[in-house]
Amino acid sequence: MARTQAAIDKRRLILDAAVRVFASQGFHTCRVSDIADEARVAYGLVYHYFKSKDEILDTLFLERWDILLHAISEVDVLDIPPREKLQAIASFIVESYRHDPDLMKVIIVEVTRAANTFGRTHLPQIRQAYVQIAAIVERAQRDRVFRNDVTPDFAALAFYGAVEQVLTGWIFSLLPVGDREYEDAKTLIVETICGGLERVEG
Amino acid sequence: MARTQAAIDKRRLILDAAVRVFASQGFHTCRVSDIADEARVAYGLVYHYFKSKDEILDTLFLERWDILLHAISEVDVLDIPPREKLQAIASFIVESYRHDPDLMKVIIVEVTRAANTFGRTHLPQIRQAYVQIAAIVERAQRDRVFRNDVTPDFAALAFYGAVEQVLTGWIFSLLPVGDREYEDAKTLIVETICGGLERVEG
DNA sequence: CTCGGGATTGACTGACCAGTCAATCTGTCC
DNA sequence: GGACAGATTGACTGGTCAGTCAATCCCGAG
Repeated sequence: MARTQAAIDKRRLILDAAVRVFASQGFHTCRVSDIADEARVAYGLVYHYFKSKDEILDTLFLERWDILLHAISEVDVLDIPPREKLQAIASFIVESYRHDPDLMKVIIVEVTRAANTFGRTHLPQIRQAYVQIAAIVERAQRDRVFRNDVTPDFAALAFYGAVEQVLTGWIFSLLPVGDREYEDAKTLIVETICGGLERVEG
Repeated sequence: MARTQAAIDKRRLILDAAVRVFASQGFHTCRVSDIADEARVAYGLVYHYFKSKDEILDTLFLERWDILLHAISEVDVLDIPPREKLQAIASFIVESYRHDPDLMKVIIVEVTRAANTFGRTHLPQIRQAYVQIAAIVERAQRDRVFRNDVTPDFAALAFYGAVEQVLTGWIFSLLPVGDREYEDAKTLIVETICGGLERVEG
């Protein structure tokens, strides 16, 4: 068991090193030897734990996306207003970024937004998130809390698109970063999408 | 002059072929010889007109993005309500996609959303679009038409993010495509961002 | 007609790097 | 203590392609 544990740790070591390398150099630009070096491990060991370079990124993405999908599911069954559900989802994603910006950068830049390469491979997983968000919107429409002239699919895309664009803004320094900004963002994203930018008279 | 004209045409021929190849295979996946074949031109001729493979994509992006920036500028000086300005911008982008989906796919997938590779190179250009949209929002806030608790930068990102996500939805068949859908999208994006998803009582 | 220069050709090269593999090490179990 | 299995090593290979270049073509000017 101690042996197996050591193996799991090495595997994790490589995954963590890969996150750092992918985040700083990009998946396509880096070499597998960069990952091995970063993990302080021999080149060949990477191939002992992973079938290919791709499999490393796949693993990182699937691990994390699974957690996201579970989080959305849990939010969905809570008995709170739809706006608060969306707020909880936005908060979860923002917290994920605060907790591990490199990992979120890799997932967004190399998978979610890389629709032509890894994004295509994982389209079903990514779509699943949209579907779950759309379900929340649909329920809100049935309960007459949300207007029903915007289709749920469309609303889900707009909501997720706004969240992802804000993270991208942080990742590439288009937007100021900091604890205050993270907290504000959680509210502002939902305010924008649910409440709208226009002032309401009265 | 006839000679020069022919050269311009060949250059255009190669650019157009590149759009088709990039759109169907992706920039990184395709070979320069694929572009030459698609253009029915010898391999070496591509390097007669372009310094590198990168320069082809750069040219395609800059050509088109320049048109977008000009379009936003023109909308900005019109004397119409802010919602209509945003609507005009959304319409312009949607029309660009309707007119040449392959080109817009390439620009979005390979540049705008490829923040780690070409997106980084063209960050200033991309940012310029956000800045111009943010200026529209800022003016709307000063005129007390938009609420002022959402920063203009943030609003611009959310708006652009929603538009881009919808295009991405079309590109990867996450959203139904068609003339009707394009027309609806122009309104719905703006409705969502300006009006908000929530029903307004009264 | 012929000469000059841009247009066009495609074979070739040099670099790069993912993935392989045979050798070596190390902890564990009997 | 020895022998087995998994862990670890890093040199090497095979394939891929971006970019080069010397040769050829062809048009227009004089």
